[in-house]
Amino acid sequence: MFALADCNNFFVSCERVFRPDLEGKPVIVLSNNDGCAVARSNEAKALGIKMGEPYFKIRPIVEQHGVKVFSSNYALYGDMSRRVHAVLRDFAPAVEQYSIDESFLDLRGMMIADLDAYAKEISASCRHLTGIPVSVGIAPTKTLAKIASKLCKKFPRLRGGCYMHRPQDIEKVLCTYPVEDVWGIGRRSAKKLSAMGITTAWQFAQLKEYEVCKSFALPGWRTWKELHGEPSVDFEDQMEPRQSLCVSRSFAHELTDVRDLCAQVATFAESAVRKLRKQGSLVLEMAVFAMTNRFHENDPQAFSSELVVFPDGTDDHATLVAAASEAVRALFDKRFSYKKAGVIFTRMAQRDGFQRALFRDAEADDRQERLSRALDSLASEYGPGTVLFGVQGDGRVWMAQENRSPQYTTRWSDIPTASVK
DNA sequence: TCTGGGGTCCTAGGACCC
DNA sequence: TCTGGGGTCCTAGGACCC
Repeated sequence: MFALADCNNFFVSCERVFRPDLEGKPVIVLSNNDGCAVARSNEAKALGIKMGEPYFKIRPIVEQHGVKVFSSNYALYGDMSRRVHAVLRDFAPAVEQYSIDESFLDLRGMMIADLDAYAKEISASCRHLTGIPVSVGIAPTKTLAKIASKLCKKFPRLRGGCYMHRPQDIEKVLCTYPVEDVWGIGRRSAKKLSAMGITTAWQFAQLKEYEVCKSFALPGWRTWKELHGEPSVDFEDQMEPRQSLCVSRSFAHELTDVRDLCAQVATFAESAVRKLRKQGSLVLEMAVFAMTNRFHENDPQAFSSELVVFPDGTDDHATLVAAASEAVRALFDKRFSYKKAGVIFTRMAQRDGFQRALFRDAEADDRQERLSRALDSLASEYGPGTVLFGVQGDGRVWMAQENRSPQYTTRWSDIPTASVK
């Protein structure tokens, strides 16, 4: 059996832990730059606010019903996520953190007499120890566990825990479960299925195995088997190092000065290097991109990018910050106004065991490494942006964040921001 | 010009996830 | 006026190898 623990309306719940007065009231959390709604309390959902809806479109509802609005506070959400995960680790020998608000628990080999009670106990512990409400579904496969956890949200009398295993129960649930809500069935497949007259998970499960293979290939076949109770998605409890890494942001205002764009992108690169070094990797290839505002259809549009290669690999702050700002100078075109930019490390390798060039200047490398280590420790001790490269300007990223809550549980966030109205 | 039977690696694009 | 920011896996086709 597998369990899925899913935090309810996670970002909203994080805000409510420190604002208990907002319990029972409509609350939403916005994406970066206060762009669109990415988390909604049940009360906000009931008002018809949709996931991903732009803020300016829902503003009338917000004002009419006094919806409490928060800018996103990822430092807070990341920290609360760690706390929930720490609680979950006490309930199973192996836990896979699947996303910021979801974890799978591997219950195979555990002797638990009453799994339904166990699910409810996990949920109650998370609530008690972190303040976050969590829905826990237990089922024979990960895909079914996700469905079971959804039932907890729909039926409060389940008290946050649901064990779904008897075939007749699974059939009953799948018969009313929309196929597009099944984990692994995305928009495209749902559309294809709908054209075939298939709208429920149960109808999908009734397809012939060869038909599923033919029309939906390997991923579809796995989902089909999972719905039949046959585990087909691996349990991945040990974190592999990332294969790619991206730091990008939209800006509060469009940028037209190359120095401004350089400063922002240099700060993205600096943040990316800290992430890279934390996982012990080197970059072999970096893409730097900048783009115009795609919603301003009448303005001239551009998506420019520059690829920089490091055949010998690097994890050096100065090298990458300099390369990123040079790339910006190369791609910048004064005819355009840039709304969004970022750096992507598109090829990476583990530092340990990486074969470096034979004739490199080892002494210079060593000096650079000591500088990078000093920058790492300054950032972790005093916060990112304490010490900057000149090209970074004041080291702040220009974002609109009118309603960010305090950093209740951490000292700082990953990228310092300059709030712009 | 035609001719066999294997392989690997890389890339772009699609589909999916949160 | 105002529209987020990350990731992974799979597949097909091309280029190349013997």
